[in-house]
Amino acid sequence: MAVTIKDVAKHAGVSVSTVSKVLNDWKTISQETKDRVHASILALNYTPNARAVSFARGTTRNIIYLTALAEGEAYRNPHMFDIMCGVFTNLARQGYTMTMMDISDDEHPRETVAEIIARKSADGVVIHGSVINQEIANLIIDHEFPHIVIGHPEFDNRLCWVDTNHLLAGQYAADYLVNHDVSPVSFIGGRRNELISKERERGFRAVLLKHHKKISPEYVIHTNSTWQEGYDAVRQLLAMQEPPKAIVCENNTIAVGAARALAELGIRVPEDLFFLTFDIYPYTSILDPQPTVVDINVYDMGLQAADMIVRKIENPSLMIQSYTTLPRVITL
Amino acid sequence: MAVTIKDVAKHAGVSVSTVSKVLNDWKTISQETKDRVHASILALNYTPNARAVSFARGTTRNIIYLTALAEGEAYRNPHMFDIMCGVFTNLARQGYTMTMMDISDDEHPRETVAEIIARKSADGVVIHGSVINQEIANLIIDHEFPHIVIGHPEFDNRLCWVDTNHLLAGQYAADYLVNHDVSPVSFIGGRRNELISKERERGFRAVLLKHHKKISPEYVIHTNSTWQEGYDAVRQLLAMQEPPKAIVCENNTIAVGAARALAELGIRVPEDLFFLTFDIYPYTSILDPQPTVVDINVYDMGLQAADMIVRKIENPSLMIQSYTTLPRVITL
DNA sequence: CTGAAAGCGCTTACAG
DNA sequence: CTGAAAGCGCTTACAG
Repeated sequence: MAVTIKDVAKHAGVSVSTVSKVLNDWKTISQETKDRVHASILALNYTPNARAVSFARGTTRNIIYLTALAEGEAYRNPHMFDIMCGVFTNLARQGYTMTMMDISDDEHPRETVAEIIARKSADGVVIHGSVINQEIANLIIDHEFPHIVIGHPEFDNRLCWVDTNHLLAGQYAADYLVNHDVSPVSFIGGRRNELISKERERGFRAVLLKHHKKISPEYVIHTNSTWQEGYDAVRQLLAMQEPPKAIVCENNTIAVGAARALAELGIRVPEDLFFLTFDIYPYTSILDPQPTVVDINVYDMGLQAADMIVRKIENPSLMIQSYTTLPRVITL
Repeated sequence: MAVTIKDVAKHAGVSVSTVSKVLNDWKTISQETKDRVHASILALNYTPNARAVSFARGTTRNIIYLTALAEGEAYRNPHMFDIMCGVFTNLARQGYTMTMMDISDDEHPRETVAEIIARKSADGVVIHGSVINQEIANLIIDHEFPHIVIGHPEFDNRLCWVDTNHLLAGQYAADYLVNHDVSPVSFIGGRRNELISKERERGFRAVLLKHHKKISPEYVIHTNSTWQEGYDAVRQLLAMQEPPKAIVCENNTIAVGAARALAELGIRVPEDLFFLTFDIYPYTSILDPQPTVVDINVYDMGLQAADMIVRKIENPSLMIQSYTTLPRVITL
C-alpha cells in the first residue's frame, strides 16, 4: 500500500492538517514541527497523491495545449512543435503540467472544447492559432476560461493572444538592405490573402518608403508559394533591364526555387546580389546559395505564452494581446 | 456553481449511485431508468468532474510522454515529434490523455521519474529511447510501472520496447539494388559505434552476401555523418577505376553532401547511378538529384506504442519487445 | 501554533 | 434493479 498523509502524521506524532500545512508551506507552523514532519516524509518516502491534491484543491495545475497533430505535421510545420516545447518548458518551471489535445480530425471541435471546460481537467488552455474559430472563441469567452491563442486571430478581438510581429520582420528585412545601401530591391511574395505574407510585405514597403526608396511594381512578384514560381520569379527579375540587387523571398519554399535559379545563373551572394528570406527551416541551412534570414524565435514566444496563461489563471480578468519576441537577422 | 452528480440524481429522482452506474454503463440498470437519467444529464448539461472521477477511481487514464524537449529539437529531430503525434492520437482514441514531461535539462532524472511513479498522476509512461538510462530503467522495473520505450535500449532487456527494424531497412536497400541488378554497389556509413548505422549496414551486407554479391572494402566508407564527408566519399568512390553503380548513404546528412557531389559531377540518377538513403527528412525532397529513400513510418510506430502501453496497463505482467512497422521504399 | 472535522464529487462493495 | 453509506487522500475554514 502506498504511504499517505495519515502515515506521515502518525509517524511524526502530529495531525493530518499539520502535515498538510507543512506540505503547503504555511508560515504558521513552528520550525521544530516542520523539521519533524519533513524527517518523517523522508523516512517514509512519502509523495502526495496528485489525484487527491488536485481533487481537494479544485485545481489541476494542468494546461491543455490544443492543436492539430496530424501525421507528418512534424515535418511540414516544425515551428508548431518548437512553440509547443517553449510553452511546455516554461509551464514545467512554474509547476504546471501540459496535456496535449488534438482537434484535427474532430467533427465536433465545439463539443471537445466544451468538455475540456466542463470536465475541469485543466486550469487553462493554450490554443494554436491554426485550430481556433469563432465558435470555439465564443465558448471560451462565455465561460471565462483562461486561454492564450498562439497567433493573432483575425475574427475576434475579445480573445487573449500572443503573436510574432511579421510586420516588424518585414521592416527588419528592409532595414538590412537600406543599411547595406542596396538598390533596386525586389520582393517575391506568397499568397496575397495570407496575413503573414501581407504583413511582411507591408513592413518591407513601409521602411523603403520612409527612406524614400520606392519599389516599382515590376520588382514585386506574387506567387502561390511554390518552388517553381520562386524559380521563375528570379529568372524573370534577373532578365530585367535593370535587375534588382536584392531578392527578398517571403518564405522558404519560394527561397528554395530562388536558390536553384541563382545557382544555375552563377550569381554570387552577396557580391552580385543580396538574397533574403524569412524563418529558419530545417532545410534553410542546405540552401545554396545561402540566404540571409530574418528569423523569429518561436520557442521564445512559447515561453512567453506559458507565462501569460499562468497569469491569466491567477487573474482571469486580465486582457493580454501582445506582440512578443523580436525578429533577428541571421547570416548563415 | 457547477452541476454535480447530486443535481442529476435529484432531477431524475434517483440516487447518486444509480446516476454513477448509468454513467459507467452498468448493465444492471433498467432501460427506463437509464433514459430518465440521460434526459436529466442533458437537461442540466452535466459533465462529470474529471478530477473527482480520477480520484475516486484511483486511475487517471493519463499517460506521460517522457522525452527531451530542448529548444530547436523540432528542427533537428522532427521524427521524435511525429512519433509523439502517433502515440498521442491513438491514446486519445482509447480515451487516454497524454502529458508531456521533459528531462533534457534535468539534473536528477531519477528523482523526476520516481516522482512520476509516486505521485500517481499517470497510469503509465512512454519513454523516448534517447532519454532512458539504466537507473531509470531499474526504477520503472522495480515499481512495475507500465511503460513502453520507443527504441530498443541496449543495456537492459527487462524493459518493454518497440522499435523500427533498421536491419530490415538495410536489407530493403540491398533488395532494391539486387532487384535492379546493380553492381558494384557502395555504402557510405555513419559513425561506427551507432546502433542504427551498424544495423543498416549489417542488413545491407547480409542480403548482398545471400545473393553472392560481395562488397569489397574499398566500396564501404565510414564517416562521422557530416555533409563534407558525404561529399568527399562520393568524389572518392567515383574516382575509382571501377566506380560503383549505386551509392547508399546511411543517413540524410551524408546524402546532402553526396547529392552536391553528384550534381557537380553531372551524374544522372538513376541512369548513371542509383542513389539511396534512409528516412524522409523535411529537406529530403529538395535534394537534387533525388535519392530513393528507404523510409520507416514512425508515426505508425507511435500508434503501436500507444496500443501497447494501454495493454500493459490492463495487464502489467505482459512482456512486450517488438519490432514494428515495416520499412517502405519511396522513389520521390 | 495545532487539531478535529467537514468537504471536494465521484465509485463501489454491500444490502435489500 | 436500486439505494445508503463508506471511502478515495487531500485541503481548509474554524475553534482552541
